[in-house]
Amino acid sequence: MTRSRVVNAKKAKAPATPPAKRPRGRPRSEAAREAILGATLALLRTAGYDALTIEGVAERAEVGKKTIYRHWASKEALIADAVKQIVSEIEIPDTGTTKGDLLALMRDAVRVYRDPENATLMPGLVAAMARSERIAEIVRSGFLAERRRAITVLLDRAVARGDLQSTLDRELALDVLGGPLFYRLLITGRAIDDRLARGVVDLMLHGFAPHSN
Amino acid sequence: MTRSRVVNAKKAKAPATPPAKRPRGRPRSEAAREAILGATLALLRTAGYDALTIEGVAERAEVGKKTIYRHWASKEALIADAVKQIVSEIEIPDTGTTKGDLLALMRDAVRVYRDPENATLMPGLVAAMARSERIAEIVRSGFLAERRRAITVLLDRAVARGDLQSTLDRELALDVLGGPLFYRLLITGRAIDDRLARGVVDLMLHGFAPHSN
Amino acid sequence: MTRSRVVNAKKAKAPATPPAKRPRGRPRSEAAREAILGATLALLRTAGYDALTIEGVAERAEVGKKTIYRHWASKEALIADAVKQIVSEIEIPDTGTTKGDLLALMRDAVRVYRDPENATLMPGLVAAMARSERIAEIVRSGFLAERRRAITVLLDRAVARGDLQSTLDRELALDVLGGPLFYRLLITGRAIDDRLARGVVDLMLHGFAPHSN
Amino acid sequence: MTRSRVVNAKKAKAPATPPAKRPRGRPRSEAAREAILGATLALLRTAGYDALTIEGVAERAEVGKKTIYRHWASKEALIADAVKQIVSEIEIPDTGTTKGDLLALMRDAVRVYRDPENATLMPGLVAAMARSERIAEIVRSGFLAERRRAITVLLDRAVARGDLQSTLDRELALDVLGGPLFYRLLITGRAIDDRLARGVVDLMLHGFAPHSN
DNA sequence: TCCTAAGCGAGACGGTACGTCCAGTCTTCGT
DNA sequence: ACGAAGACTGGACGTACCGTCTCGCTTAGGA
Repeated sequence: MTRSRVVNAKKAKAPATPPAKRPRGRPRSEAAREAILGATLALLRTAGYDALTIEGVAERAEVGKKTIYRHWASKEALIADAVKQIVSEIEIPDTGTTKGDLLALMRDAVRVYRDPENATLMPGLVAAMARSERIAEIVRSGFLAERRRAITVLLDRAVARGDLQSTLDRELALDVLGGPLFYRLLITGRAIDDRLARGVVDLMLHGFAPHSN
Repeated sequence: MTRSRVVNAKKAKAPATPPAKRPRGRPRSEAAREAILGATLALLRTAGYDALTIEGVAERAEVGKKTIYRHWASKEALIADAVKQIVSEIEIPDTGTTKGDLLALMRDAVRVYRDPENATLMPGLVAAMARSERIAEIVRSGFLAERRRAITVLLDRAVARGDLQSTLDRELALDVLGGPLFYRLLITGRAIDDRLARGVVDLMLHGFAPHSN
Repeated sequence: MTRSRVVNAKKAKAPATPPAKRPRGRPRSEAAREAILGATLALLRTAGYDALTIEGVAERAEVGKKTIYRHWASKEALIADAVKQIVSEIEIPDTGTTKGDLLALMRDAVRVYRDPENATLMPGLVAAMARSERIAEIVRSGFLAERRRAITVLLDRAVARGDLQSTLDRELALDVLGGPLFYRLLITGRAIDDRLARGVVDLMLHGFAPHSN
Repeated sequence: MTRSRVVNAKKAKAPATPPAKRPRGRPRSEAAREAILGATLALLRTAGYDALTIEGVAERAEVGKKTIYRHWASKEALIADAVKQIVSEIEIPDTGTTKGDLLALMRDAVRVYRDPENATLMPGLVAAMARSERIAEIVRSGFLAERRRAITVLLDRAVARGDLQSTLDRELALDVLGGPLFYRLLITGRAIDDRLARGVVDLMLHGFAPHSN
């Protein structure tokens, strides 16, 4: 089954040091970095974007403010980086049919954005995007790029199968698959559910079906 | 031609309480109220949501801070009220054809959200929605309700004409018409143009065409 | 026995201007005036000079702020007027001996400034004098002038009796009788008691005794 | 000649706590402290007590308001500390005669309190004392304690010489030397001059002369 | 008897300062 | 040679009063 997993963006970076190794004279920079990102995410989720203060992060992470600013240039950069931590790594579905593939993809997205934890995070994230092109770019390349890539593969496959028009406007297709979901999430506040997933997929298949019907 | 007009939301001030409602003391200044709302909007448009400070509003409106807090309980409430001032009143297009009607509607929306003045305002507004359910509600009932109404009329007309399915999911149709536009505006940052309008309308007409086509 | 009494300074309200001075409109309310003065004194005594706000007076007196400013030009003027209300009217003692007279006078003063009610009032009053020459003048002519007069009479009598030098520096004698008391009250904070009264009187009698003693 | 000098009250910073008292983090800036005290004194002298605002001090000292509140708990505490800066360090006169000594001391006091700069400061200071026991205490221990010490020495010397009674009430003597001066400064507003100094000293010498005259 | 001017309680007005909170920077000490 | 702790400047926050300005309502004298 198709799965998006919330993964820790931590790179392999040091799987070592389980056997009681006290870093006497050496910095524990990576530990601080992770504590800060963790505290940032935790506060974003519990208190919301507005209540997120650098001082709060520093206190929760048991870290000096300067250490935060040593790693990130601004509050925005920190948030941007923290958000990267919850990138959805999208597995490209392969169910054998175009409809099955698209439905799997949409259902996965529905699942992600229904998760209360992400639902709490998203509005703040959008606020951050609204005020920082930098964060916007990070979200786009982090949150969305994977999804774009997956959709593109699916669309190519669908066109190859003759299920969709060869002249398909990829950009529009992306917006139609993603737009309604975010529209509900951010603007209308209506339910994000399976009915939405099915509706969008059906619309795609019918609306972008090859002309020579 | 279809037009959205910025209208003043000032209303008849509640005719609902006839029984003896005379507050004592000097009445609140409508002039101050308007100056504050005007300053708020001006600053929202020029400087953005983050740069909007109560002190800035007070200075620009030549008003004491206390007066602002006397009229509105919070910054959010002020912004919410200011936003009410720029409700779009949507005229329902009637071109004779379903495609013409939908295209007129979408093109109007494209025009509105391409307007640099609104483009500057919108991200801040979304940020405000993200952090205040109150503002979100106002935006939904103000900005969007008119649009919903217009779309509903058009869809009914299209179904009556036999251009769309009678079983059409209205909610989905609304999201498909609006979602891609906001998705580009808030998330992907891609161009909002006539191509988008045409693409969405064509998709609707093909994808929601009656089954026995 | 010698007595200082707190008297109401209310006077006959100037019968001096009979020639055609009748202001039009509603006359100013004497009740309001008295309520304001009463509230002012009460607040001065309980809360102190700093906690005395015009708004507080208005609330306590159940009066509009404008009414206060209609009667007095400033906060200082109000306080000045309120202070007039508690003028000490000093009775000149006549015990038959200079020592008895001076002692009676000093003991009366000691009694007055030990009274907790006056003790609460005085520091604020001094604060008011410190910042308003107007109030200072009122205090001087109200609180102190009576006392000066009494002392002058006693000194004259003492000189006539031959108990004090005929070349006595009256001004200095006044300061010596009053200074130590206020010095303790305002600066050193030490006890104002009978020992002080006796000490000062003895000092006077010995220090200002006729030279050919 | 006897001199009072304005000295910096900076002290050895409490040698009383030897057991390991090193606070973590950046230590408080002595430069900021001094800038704040300097600005406070300057404003006290030029603008007066009432015109002294924390914001004004912060601006003049080029310091954040928070820094002021970090160093002093209140406006009063700040003023109290600022006043300490102009402590008069009294040199004990030694002219060879009791009269010469006392006269030197009184003339020094007269000189200090005639100085227009101090005269401007004093009323505000008294106002501050009136409203804050804390300030009162600081003034007593700063402004006055030195003076008390000097007077005590002089009185002891005078008693030893047989110029004053051995049973002299020291407390009363202190009040008689200081009271008239402050009485004029704060209450009667009369001139503080050499005549006052001479009068008080003569009174002391005669009034407190040994009994067996 | 009505008219009209001024005073009344109430409270909003433009301002100034308050004392607090964070942002982002800088400084010290301990490990 | 870091890193925690925390002080630094700066600026907005929301509150308290200042002295002024309406409101709708007395309260009186003069028309």
